[in-house]
Amino acid sequence: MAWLQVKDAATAAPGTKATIKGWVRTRRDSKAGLSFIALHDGTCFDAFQIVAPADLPNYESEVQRLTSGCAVEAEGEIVASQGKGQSVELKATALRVVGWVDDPDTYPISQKRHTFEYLRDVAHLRARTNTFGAVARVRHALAMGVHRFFHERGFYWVHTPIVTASDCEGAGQMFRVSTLDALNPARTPEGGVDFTQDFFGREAHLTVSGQLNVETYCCALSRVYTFGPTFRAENSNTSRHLAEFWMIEPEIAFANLADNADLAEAMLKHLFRMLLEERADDMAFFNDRIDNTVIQTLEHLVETPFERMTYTDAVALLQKSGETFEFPVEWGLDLQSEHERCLTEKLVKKPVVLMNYPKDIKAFYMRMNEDGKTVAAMDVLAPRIGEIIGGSQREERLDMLDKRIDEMKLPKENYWWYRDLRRYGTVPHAGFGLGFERLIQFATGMQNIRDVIPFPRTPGSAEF
RNA sequence: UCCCCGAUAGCUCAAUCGGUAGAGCGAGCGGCUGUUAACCGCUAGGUUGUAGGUUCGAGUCCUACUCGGGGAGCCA
Repeated sequence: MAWLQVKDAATAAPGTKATIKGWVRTRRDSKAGLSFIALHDGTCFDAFQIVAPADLPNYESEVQRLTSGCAVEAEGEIVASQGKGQSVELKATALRVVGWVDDPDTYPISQKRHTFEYLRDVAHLRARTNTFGAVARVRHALAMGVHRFFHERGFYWVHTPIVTASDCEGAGQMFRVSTLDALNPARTPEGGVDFTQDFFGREAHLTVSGQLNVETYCCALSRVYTFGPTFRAENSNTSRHLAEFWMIEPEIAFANLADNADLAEAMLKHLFRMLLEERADDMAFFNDRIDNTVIQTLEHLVETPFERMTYTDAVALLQKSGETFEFPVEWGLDLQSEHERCLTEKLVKKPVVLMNYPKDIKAFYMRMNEDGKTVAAMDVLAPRIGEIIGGSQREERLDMLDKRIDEMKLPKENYWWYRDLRRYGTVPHAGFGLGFERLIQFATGMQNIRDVIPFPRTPGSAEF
């Protein structure tokens, strides 16, 4: 007998003989001589109704003892449903219990609503809930969408290293990777830790960005991207930060900042259009139970051109908005969360691409503009979650790059291979970084980033 | 890391002026019903986050710590 997944069973023709396998969500008994079992197998949002008649040989001994979480295989025939809520159901001729819940009273995912905070403590079982099943499917759909988008446009996926020996971006705290004895490490004559004795012969860390590495492949394969785990040892305790997260970083050669912004906009539109189509079931749930504006927001984003604005214009717009802010708005200062939210949620009411920031608040590798005051940086700001994309055109002129490295007092020798790119066939290029979990947050309306990754790693928390 | 708030039954919460612990859901048992957030009845379930302190007496007041939430910083 054919094994039908729930997503296919839901549209199967009455009369089809099938086996359905999954986990029990609920069981309801009827004295009319049957039990209704809602079975889910993760292949779609809805569970599938199994009707188990009382004449099954194990009806009293097993069927009536089924509880949430039990794994079962039901064999029978797809029939038109007599009840409301589903068009077809499986009338079981046999039902086998594959795995019992040994003590229903202790099963953490009981048949009631749970808070997300509670479910984080049972992350090994939370994927069985409506919400986390939906998040997992959306996460997958977006990941596949990213690869499809780039593949169709001739980009190559480059696997940049997880372990790195250079603190290239200077982007915050890094996790050290070491095999030295932490209690009694090898020492230099001066008493410091002797990293030449360490595994890599030097101090090594987990990557905070694949950008500098991927630039090398960009300057050979023209269009590339990274998509992998990224690590920040920042002591960030917010609903938007993880110590381990996934980042997407495209890099395009023979391209400037405008090309970069076009790419970012095209990518986001592609992803959300695809998501609304492919995961309509899960998106309907998010819109219904999590945030009743998500679908409208995504549709609007897909249809509307992003606003483009220079940093200078944004500062002016905020200053004359009449809004009162806790932090000052002044040219040369970085925009605060409240300013970004005001721009996207009140003044413009859609994603905004801010471009050309003052050089002093941006990284060394960003290309200096003609004015000598700003660099070709861009941030894509989204309503509610703020910065979703950060990127720039890279400084391709060696003399300008060196000047910036010196100004920021960075150790030039560490960037020898990055500088080589500017010596051997340099070319204008640009790229950006997209936080994958923030993308999922935006797409689903989920408030806390810890609920859009299977096993979140945050300060003081690495269970599971 | 900083500011604010919170922690009581398996889960979500209540408990008046400091006076000795309560509900809903879940679970177990029974009833009813082509049910679908099912419904009705009964039962079990507690070292009130941890460690101190004040008091005749602390879930309640004080201190420290741990964990969680909201906001901020850092950023994606």
